Amino acid sequence: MKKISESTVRRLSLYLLFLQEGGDRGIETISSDELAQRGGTTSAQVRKDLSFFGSFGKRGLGYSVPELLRQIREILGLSRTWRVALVGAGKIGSALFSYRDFQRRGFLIRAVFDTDPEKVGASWGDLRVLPDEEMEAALRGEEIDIVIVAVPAEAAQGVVDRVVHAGVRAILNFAPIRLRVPPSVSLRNVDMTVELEGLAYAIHNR
Amino acid sequence: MKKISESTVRRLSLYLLFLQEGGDRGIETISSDELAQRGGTTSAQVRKDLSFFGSFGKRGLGYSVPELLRQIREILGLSRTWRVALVGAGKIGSALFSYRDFQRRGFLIRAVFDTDPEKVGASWGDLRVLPDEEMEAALRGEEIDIVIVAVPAEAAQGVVDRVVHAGVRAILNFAPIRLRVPPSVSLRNVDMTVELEGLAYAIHNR
DNA sequence: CCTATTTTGTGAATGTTTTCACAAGGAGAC
DNA sequence: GTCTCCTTGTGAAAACATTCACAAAATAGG
Repeated sequence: MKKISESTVRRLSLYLLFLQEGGDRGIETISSDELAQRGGTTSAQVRKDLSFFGSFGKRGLGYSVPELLRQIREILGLSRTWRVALVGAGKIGSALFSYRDFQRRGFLIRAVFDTDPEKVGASWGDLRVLPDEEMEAALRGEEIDIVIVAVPAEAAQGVVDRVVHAGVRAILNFAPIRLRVPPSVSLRNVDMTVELEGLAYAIHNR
Repeated sequence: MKKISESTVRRLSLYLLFLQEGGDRGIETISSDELAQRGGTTSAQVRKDLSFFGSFGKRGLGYSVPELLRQIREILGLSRTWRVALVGAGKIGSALFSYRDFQRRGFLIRAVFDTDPEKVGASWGDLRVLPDEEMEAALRGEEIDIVIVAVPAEAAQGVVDRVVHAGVRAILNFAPIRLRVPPSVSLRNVDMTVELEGLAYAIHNR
């Protein structure tokens, strides 16, 4: 399969969002132009993005909402559920845990870890916060696909090394640090400080 | 001034992170290559990024850490502090409020708003959660530069319209929705679902 | 002072992503 | 069936971003 750019994948996620919304409101059909307007891009971009994976539209009509929903879900790998573990039961971890949209999209948090004895053992939903030492065993036992790292920056690389060693291939990192992972592991960073600084730059240079 | 790409600005933020770390450890000088390795990029990229703003290095030697720190802070507009307001006092809002790195980088949260009567009036640090209705007045009164939106998706566009109308020029959005803002307003999105879906795509297509 | 070594700054080359523009497919009216 | 609208799918062009490659500057060691 051809190499698909990260921007294209991001936009597919966005299209999915609008399609779901539209589907809920019973809209049957949508044009590349409508999708584009909602996503702040152009109709040509939408069509090009989709064209990497096939031709899902009907000329003169647009795209069938349920059909395109199904196709994009399939492309992104969302027709199955994904088993997620959360490392770090602090404020951010807790906010992520109760973030309903994860579940709605098929990302199920199956394990939570922390080092703090105060937190270990606490009930989170139908889970209990597990101690750090049980991480490797639980990652394998629960067949975790994706790990979310929500620990302080100093601890993040250590956690990631262990997680990678335990066979996990995808990591979402919230710690403000650039992690090293082998090329076989996918890593995404959510760095709120970088975003704020981008805004500061934008205001400052005007 | 020439148009600088978003990726360049993001990388500057990253360089800043490493420089701060290096500065704390008393390192005096750093080469583009060292900076590149830590940031997962190339030395040419580092030099090109910096060259948009001036020439800060010494040939044969590299960059002075304190000097480059000062320069990048100046470029990004971080030599002043920024006044931030938080709309939405839920789980995410609360996690962001206690996120120490914001303050450390000069982003000071000066106001928090919510619609929920249970939350309004609560003490958050040295602030009180203000009711929604006081938002416009407080944004102006506190001279807020940047607003962080941490409300449910359905409420986000309404909040943003009011915030923009009150004169705020920069918004960081955590709601999983694409907001419409006039071109004079800078908007960044942090969408955790998009990141997770990107990871799902990566695992799925391997 | 001269040579060897290091590392910057930057045009030019290459690679990637977005936009353009239009032929071709499909639906509906009559 | 033919004509008129629409809107897709896609090569080609344009815009944008990264990498290459090397002259120029600075230092260190004799």
